[in-house]
Amino acid sequence: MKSNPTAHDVARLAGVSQSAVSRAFTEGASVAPATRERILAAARELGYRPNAIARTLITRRSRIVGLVMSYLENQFYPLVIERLSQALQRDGYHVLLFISETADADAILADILQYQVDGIVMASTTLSSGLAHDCAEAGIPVVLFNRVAQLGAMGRFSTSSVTSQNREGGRLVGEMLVRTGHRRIAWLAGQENASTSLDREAGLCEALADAGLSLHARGVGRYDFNEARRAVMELFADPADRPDALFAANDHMAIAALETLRADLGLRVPEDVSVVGFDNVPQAAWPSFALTTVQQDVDSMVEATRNLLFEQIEGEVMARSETVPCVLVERATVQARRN
Amino acid sequence: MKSNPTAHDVARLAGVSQSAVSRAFTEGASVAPATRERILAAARELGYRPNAIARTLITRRSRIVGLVMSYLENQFYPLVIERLSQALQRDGYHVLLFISETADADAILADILQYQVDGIVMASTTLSSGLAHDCAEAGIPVVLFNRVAQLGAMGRFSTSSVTSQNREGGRLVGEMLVRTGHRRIAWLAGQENASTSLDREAGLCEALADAGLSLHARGVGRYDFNEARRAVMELFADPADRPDALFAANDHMAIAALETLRADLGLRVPEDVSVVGFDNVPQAAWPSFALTTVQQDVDSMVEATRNLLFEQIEGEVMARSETVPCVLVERATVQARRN
DNA sequence: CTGAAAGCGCTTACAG
DNA sequence: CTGAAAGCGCTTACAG
Repeated sequence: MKSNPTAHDVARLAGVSQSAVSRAFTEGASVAPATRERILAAARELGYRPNAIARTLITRRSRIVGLVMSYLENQFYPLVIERLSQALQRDGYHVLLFISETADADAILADILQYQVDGIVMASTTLSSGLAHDCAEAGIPVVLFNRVAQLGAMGRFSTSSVTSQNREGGRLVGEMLVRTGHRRIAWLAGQENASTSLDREAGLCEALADAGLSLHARGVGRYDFNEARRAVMELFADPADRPDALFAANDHMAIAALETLRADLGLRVPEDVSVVGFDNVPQAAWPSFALTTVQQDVDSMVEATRNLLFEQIEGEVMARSETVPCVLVERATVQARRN
Repeated sequence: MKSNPTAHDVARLAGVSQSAVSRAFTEGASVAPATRERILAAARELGYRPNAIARTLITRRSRIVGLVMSYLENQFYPLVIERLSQALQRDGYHVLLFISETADADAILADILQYQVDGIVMASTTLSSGLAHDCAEAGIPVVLFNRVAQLGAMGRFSTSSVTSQNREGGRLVGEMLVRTGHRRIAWLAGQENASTSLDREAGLCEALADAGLSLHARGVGRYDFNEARRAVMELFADPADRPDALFAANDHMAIAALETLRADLGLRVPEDVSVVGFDNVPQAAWPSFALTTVQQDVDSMVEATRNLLFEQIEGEVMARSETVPCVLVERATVQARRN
């Protein structure tokens, strides 16, 4: 295990100063083309690669972004990891990943901070106001992905966020369900305090109110597959008072609902009940599900995240929230009812 | 954006030297308890956190592990990310993530190397022998996850790996299929050069040979959902010569097969054809699929990876390959045939 | 265009 | 137990 060659080794071999070596590897630094060639050749010979850690120490730019996630079972998040990581790689950035199952996102973040990350993306977790304060103090941009800052006591340290237009998405579904003659519409919530769930529900309820309707029933699945199945069993327990449509706060739960409706309750979708989800994960398109859903535009969300991050890393711009439109994708789980 | 407090700031406030501050934050360093208390208090007051980058420079231990993946659509990989990342976090390590869609894993790895990672895990990608050489030279342990080193020209730089007992897994399926009376067994391969696909196929063929049988047909799905669907269409194109069982190299393709068989070919599973997968991803258990499959024990694989990594980081131990047993999980996609 | 020097924020022998 | 000093591998003014 011999240690890596350093800029000094290269300098010696190329017959230049160590500073010259550094310049040869720095975009736009002033080096004579011939010198640079000689240095690069020497570097190649020794297998030299600049030490990014040493560079970070002095430039105070690690080109690392911390990504905090809590669970990957919902296929939407692997997609986010994939796209975000690729987008960042294109800019020469890298993703330091943190999985926080429990609520100790704070301990984990304290950890991240030690690594001098240039920014933090929080998906499927929220930042405590204490840490939000620390990040703001330290000038580390934070963007909340698919969730919105909770304004707590320390609400003034506002954090950037990117979300879909969840309320509009919920409204779209509500309007479509009303238009197709549904009258007993049930809502399957995610986490009770998640902005995504809250906003989608608000949109749905608005659309219902416009039609003089209100929620027929309401269950809570906490964005969990098994919780969702349990909630659906309850929602459909009374055969005399069944919903004619179920709108789930995400596809993951909508699929759980589909499975439960068919396998456990012996109901047909869409003949007996219509089902709608949110996200448009890859499985929603599988023939077994053919789920009608609202598409979250991952690419646009990732792009917005990248931009928000970089504009804050580069400048001193304030936190800002961005919102991405979403569209209804109609497949086969909704059927018009005649009343 | 004021910059973070340093050990010097803390030292000044606590009235000690900067070295003392460093010791207060170093496990087992010799500091008087009272001094340490005073320092910790000062640090808390200033919001000081040791700079992990500076520490890395001097200790030559980044506590960062590079994880290289190529695509996350197959649910098996998000599971791996989640478990591996959690296991490493428990040891105070962090995961730097790299998504390499194309074959330019080399460029990406060169990138990782700059970050002075303490080790590298390669999943769903293989390491070129050139880079394997570099890593060995630099003393950076590499472990291949779910794939095995290709012995090329530079084969002497062997790389550690952890895999399931793929051949045995394939054999298990072959024996079960034979035992249940199947005679026209088709194989749906993954990537043609992937050790997982090759080994599982070899195991299957062994079991068939033992029964005096051989493969009835063979398709290639390249571990891709749509490729798999296409391959299944071909495999079942001739109604007069249909396989009575299909074994896919992973669940992702087995599910694709299920969808195609039912939705496009109007066949019933298991009545018309039996289907078996490999991995036991969460979806395999969903009622719509109830897929019979071979379970890869992710937790044991992750544990083995962690151990292999650490024994190499700590000592000078040689590369080693570890193999994890797998078991057949029988669900509802296989039906006995009477001939 | 190039080199000598200072310094990024730490850890770690070395004395005391 | 504690401090002064050297040094990890770089970048970046500053002179020339």
